[in-house]
Amino acid sequence: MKDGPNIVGIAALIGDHARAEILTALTAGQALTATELAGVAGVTKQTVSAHLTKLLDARLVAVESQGRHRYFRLDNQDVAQLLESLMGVAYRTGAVRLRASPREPALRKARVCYDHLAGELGVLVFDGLEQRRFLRAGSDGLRLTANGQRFFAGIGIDVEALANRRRPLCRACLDWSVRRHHLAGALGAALLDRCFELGWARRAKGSRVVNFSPSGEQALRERFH
Amino acid sequence: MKDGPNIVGIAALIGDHARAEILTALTAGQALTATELAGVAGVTKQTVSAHLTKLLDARLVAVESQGRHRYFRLDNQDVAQLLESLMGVAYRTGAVRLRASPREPALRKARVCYDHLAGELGVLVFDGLEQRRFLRAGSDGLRLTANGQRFFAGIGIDVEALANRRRPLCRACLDWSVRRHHLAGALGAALLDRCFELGWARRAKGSRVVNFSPSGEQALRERFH
DNA sequence: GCAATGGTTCGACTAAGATCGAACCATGAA
DNA sequence: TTCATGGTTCGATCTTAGTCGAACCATTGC
Repeated sequence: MKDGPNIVGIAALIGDHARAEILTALTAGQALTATELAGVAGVTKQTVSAHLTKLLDARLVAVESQGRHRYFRLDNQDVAQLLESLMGVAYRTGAVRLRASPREPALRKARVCYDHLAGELGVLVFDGLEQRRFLRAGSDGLRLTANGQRFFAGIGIDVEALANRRRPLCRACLDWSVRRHHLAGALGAALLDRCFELGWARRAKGSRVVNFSPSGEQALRERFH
Repeated sequence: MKDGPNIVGIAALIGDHARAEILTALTAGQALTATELAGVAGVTKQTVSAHLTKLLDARLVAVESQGRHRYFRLDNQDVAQLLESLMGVAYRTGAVRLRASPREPALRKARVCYDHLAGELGVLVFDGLEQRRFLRAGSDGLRLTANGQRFFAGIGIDVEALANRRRPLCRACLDWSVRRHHLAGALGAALLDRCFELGWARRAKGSRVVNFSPSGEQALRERFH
């Protein structure tokens, strides 16, 4: 018994209303200040401050100071993926919110997951890449084929530049709403950025929702389907 | 704010010492009785009973009654995968147990994850299958190629029989210790069973550890590497 | 029938920790 | 310097829930 990593601490951290709100808010990918987080969590700033030190100690979130502001964000992709896992189980076991948000359908269609695209459109992208054989399962995750690299160059993404970073280029992230994979990693992040740059989509303020314009959605579907 | 599934309840359930012990114990795949679980959790049976009703309500565990015994197990693969995710984050952030178990190396080498093989050897199997192109990334997870099917027939696994079940045949499960994928799903379960049948390995009593005999390990390596 | 064993229910105790008021520190602007 | 704002620290309060003792129910075996 008592083998393996100790999961209690981390689960207990997530298992508090205020902290869970904080973490889900940060899943949208934008770094937020303590007072903003106090707003979304519905507690005072003293309380949120205490929570944030705990989350920092556990390395679930990271912080960057700018002047008198401190911007908090999720520490890394693993944390985001863990939260998505939790949402998956919560969703499946019917632990939906009592007051189901009217935003729910939009959220399931397209949302930000840390820094990449999730939801039905995110899964559509991933499926498209697989069907055209642009992704290969490599020994440590996913690899982009040469054809895939050309494809991304075609929509203005320089894969070479991304590949040199420390961060893995491609990664599969399990989508809680659709229960399928979507594209994460540096490439996933770059793609979402590009969607914004091209005017295909805009992010809804203060939410994870990504709003695609009709023409933007069509453009995405055409390329990836 | 307050979008998406409500993760607090589930995280809070896992974020308790006794319940976390219960769940990790069940990750070994064997169904256990309430009194056995009281033992591993280090609490009395009244307490464990209260915990189990909560876990049942949340559908994290399931139960089967046999006479006056009630056998508890994880409700499904998703829960096991969530726990592995948690272990991954816990492991990475250094939340190892204070008294690191002497079993830890064995655990990292080969262990049971719900009902399939995890750890270094589990990852080795997955890598081997990928390198020989026996697995293809399909639109909803992994697909076994015809060659792959023949390969598994060669070690005595009837893939046809497995494929007819409701459960997905192949699935990739992220390994907390190696941070790579290993094979889950019906095929993963069948493979682990077959390892036991062939005498390649035996499960350590009361632990997730899988002990491969030297010849068994060699046999596995030969076929999958 | 009567023990013995596996599990549950109830009630009471206790400890952990989430919360806030108030005071305090730090940065930036006027 | 002075004020306003972002954030932290401290102390006190209060609720939640994990825990066990004791009693109870259910099944098996003798």
